[in-house]
Amino acid sequence: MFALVDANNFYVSCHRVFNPSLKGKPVVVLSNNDGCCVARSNEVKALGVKMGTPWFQLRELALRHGILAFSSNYTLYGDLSRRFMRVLAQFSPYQEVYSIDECFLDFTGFNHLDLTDYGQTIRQRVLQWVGLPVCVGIAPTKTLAKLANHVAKKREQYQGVFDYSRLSREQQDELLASIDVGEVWGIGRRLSGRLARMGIATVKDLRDADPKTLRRQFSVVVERTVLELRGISCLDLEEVTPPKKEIITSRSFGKLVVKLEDLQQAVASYTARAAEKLRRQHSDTGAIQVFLQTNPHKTGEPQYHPSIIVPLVEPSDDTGLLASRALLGLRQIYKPGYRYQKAGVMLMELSDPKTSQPDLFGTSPLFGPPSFGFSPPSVIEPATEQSRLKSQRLMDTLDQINRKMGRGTLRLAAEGFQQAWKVRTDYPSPRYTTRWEELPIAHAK
DNA sequence: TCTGGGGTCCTAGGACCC
DNA sequence: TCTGGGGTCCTAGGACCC
Repeated sequence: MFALVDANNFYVSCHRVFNPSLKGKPVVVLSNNDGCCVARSNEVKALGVKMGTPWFQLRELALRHGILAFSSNYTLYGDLSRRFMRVLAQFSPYQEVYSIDECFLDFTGFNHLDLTDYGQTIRQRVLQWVGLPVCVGIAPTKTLAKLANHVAKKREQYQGVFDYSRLSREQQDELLASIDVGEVWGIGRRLSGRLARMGIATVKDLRDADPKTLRRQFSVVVERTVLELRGISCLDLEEVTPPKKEIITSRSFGKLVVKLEDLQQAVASYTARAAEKLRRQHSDTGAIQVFLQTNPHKTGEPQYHPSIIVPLVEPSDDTGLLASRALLGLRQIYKPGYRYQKAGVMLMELSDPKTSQPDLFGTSPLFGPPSFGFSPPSVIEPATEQSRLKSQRLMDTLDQINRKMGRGTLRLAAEGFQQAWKVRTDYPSPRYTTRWEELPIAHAK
């Protein structure tokens, strides 16, 4: 038996925790550069605003209905998510943190409990201890638990907790026949369209379809989904998150960028961030991909979205080395005359340094030292045991300082100082829980 | 003026191996 | 006249998730 606990309008709710005056008001949270709506309060959903709507298209509606907007505050969401997950951990020995605002719990062997009551206890505890409203879906498979959560959210009569396993066969049929097949976990826009054309429109239709036929027509994923809907569990709880196989850091610029120097700063800076994530999961990378993009919405402008993969002679996690490789790649794909909207780096071929293979030839003849006045020692020297240790100590120190003093305290000079390309945020909010200067202040009357 | 940022899995087809 | 059988690895593209 599984439970899926999911926070309601998570990002919006995070703002409401420390700003209760937002309760009952229409609130949106915007993506980077205040581009799109990535979270909407119920009041905003009721106005018909779709997920991902560009903010500038909403200006008028926002004025008319007093919609309040916030730039995204990932520090806040990340911290509240950790607290949320820690509270949930008390309710089952087995927990899978599925996303920033969702968590599966294993309820197997909880037969002695009334699971609906137990779900209500979870809701109240999370609300009281963290301040977040959540809903709980309970069912014998993960796919059904997701669906049960959807029901708990949409149908008020269940007060935020829905246990699918309590339904009789007839009640199950009735419920599943009333839900669109596109609501099922793993059935996206494309698949729902194709399924609908085959006469499979509701969840019940899908549950009752032939799994083998669907496997042939689509894939094993769809077959598994059908089995899961029938109550046959195919997806296990994944308690330990496996290390990432690739790490991407990419961002749109605060304004369109033309000059190579600005792109260099951005790429150096994204690489440093990616390397930080890499070291955090104790991996090395074997190759870096660098990519650029012009603004696809400006159809009148010339478009260019190049990318290049720069292999490393041997896997590394050294910010300086990685940045030098990334900049090497950037200079190969950069073309003047375009207005760039976005750049990114992707670390691929990630490996565990404990089992990695050093370069057979010591230092590689393929890549000489970089020639842009930025030469980390590990590039120009052969990668000796000594230089590897030195790099490791340097990176450890860098990470420690930045963890303690805040991200970006210590950084590459190549990241620049003006950073004209930096993201714009017009509606910032305090990092209430992670910065002394930004702690909320309670006033006594 | 203005449009996010991450990730994963599966399949088919081609190249190559013995 | 006539040309096997079994397998792996890689990549691109498509689909999905939050």
